[in-house]
Amino acid sequence: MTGLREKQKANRTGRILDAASRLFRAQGYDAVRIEDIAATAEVSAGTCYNYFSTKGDLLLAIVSMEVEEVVEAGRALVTNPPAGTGQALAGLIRLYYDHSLNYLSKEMWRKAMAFSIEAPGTPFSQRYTELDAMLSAQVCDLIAALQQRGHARQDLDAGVLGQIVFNTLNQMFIDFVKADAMPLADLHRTSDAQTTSLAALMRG
Amino acid sequence: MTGLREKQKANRTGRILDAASRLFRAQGYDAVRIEDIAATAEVSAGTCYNYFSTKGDLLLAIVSMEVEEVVEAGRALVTNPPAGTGQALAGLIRLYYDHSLNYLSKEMWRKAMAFSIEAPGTPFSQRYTELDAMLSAQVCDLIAALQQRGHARQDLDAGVLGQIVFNTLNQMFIDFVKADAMPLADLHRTSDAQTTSLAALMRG
DNA sequence: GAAAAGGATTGAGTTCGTTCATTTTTGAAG
DNA sequence: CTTCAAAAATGAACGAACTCAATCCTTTTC
Repeated sequence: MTGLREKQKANRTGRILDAASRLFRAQGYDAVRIEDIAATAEVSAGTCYNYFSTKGDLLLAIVSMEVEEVVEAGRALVTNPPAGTGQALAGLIRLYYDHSLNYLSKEMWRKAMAFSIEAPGTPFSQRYTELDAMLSAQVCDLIAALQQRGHARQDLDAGVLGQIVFNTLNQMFIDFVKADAMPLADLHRTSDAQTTSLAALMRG
Repeated sequence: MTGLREKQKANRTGRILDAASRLFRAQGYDAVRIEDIAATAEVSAGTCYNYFSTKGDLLLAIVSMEVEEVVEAGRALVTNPPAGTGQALAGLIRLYYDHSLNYLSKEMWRKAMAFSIEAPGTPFSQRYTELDAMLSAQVCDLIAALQQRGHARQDLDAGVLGQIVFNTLNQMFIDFVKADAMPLADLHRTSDAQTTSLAALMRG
């Protein structure tokens, strides 16, 4: 019977994630010390490092959970896309963007993206990169679906196009989180402009 | 007569930049302490903070100088582009990529990009963002030049297309510096594939 | 059930980026 | 030349992320 240790481990992981998530949101990533997280989770600082390799990786674990939700939500939209190239793409992108600030602040996004570039080898950095690839693949799938329905040129490579669209929306999102004062509406506006251009290109 | 103070300031700035640049390259960003830089530059640690707001900003100052060179080199190519859409674009991109590892290690690029996302408000972070915009504008200019020469469809918006191309090459560069083992040749290969696709799209 | 073995927790200690009160240097005024 | 004000340099002190040797719990073995 090897259950107690496992259960405690899962329980502690959950408590640490929960504590960090709430504290980061409430006080900001930089303002929160590992000791604060440890105290809230009722463990010691050292224990946090048994579960997460660095403070940044702990943040990426939280962000990854959020991105997982977005991937899940996107699946539905891709399997049953609204008609029209512009509509469909804009809808998927809006889904991504609108989820982004539900549980995470701009500061958290900045730190998370920064950390995933700076330390690409940590466990949750790799996970985050994977999830990004899934989002990119999702855009590709949507474009392929649009092609099948005759809403987009058939002769274009959906894989290449999808990556292009994803890169663009990703870069706009980076610009968005870099500008603390920029409201979500502005992101929508610039995104819609680019999306309609791309959609026009895709229709040929 | 207010010359000595200015001269010493410029001299110190140069010594700090030079020391940091050499040490970062030789030992890696993380391995170098501010005190090491200060000692090499023959100033105190505190003085480094009179000239650069943080260690990361000091790195971005160095990286920015490198990017400035690339912008300069790109100007020549854009004003006199080689014939053919694919050739021209590929040439400019190759110029960017090949300069990248001359004076900077992958680790330095990772840290620099991470810092510019994480702390977008510091002086050299803003400078770096500006320079990125210049590179993006350069790609736009090249595309516009190609359109004028009849090598690209006239009905496409060069500004939008340029940003798309820049986002794509930028993202590929991020993937490149994130993978320490990836050789420059691989970056060229993936880049060429995407570029030819995009060039085909641009020709219509 | 006792006890040995292995794993996990702990918190004091180390390191390094950053700050700031103090001291030193520079430029201008008398 | 002396004095004064302002600017810059200094390095000791601080704070927080991270490490690690010692300790404490589980699990397994007999």
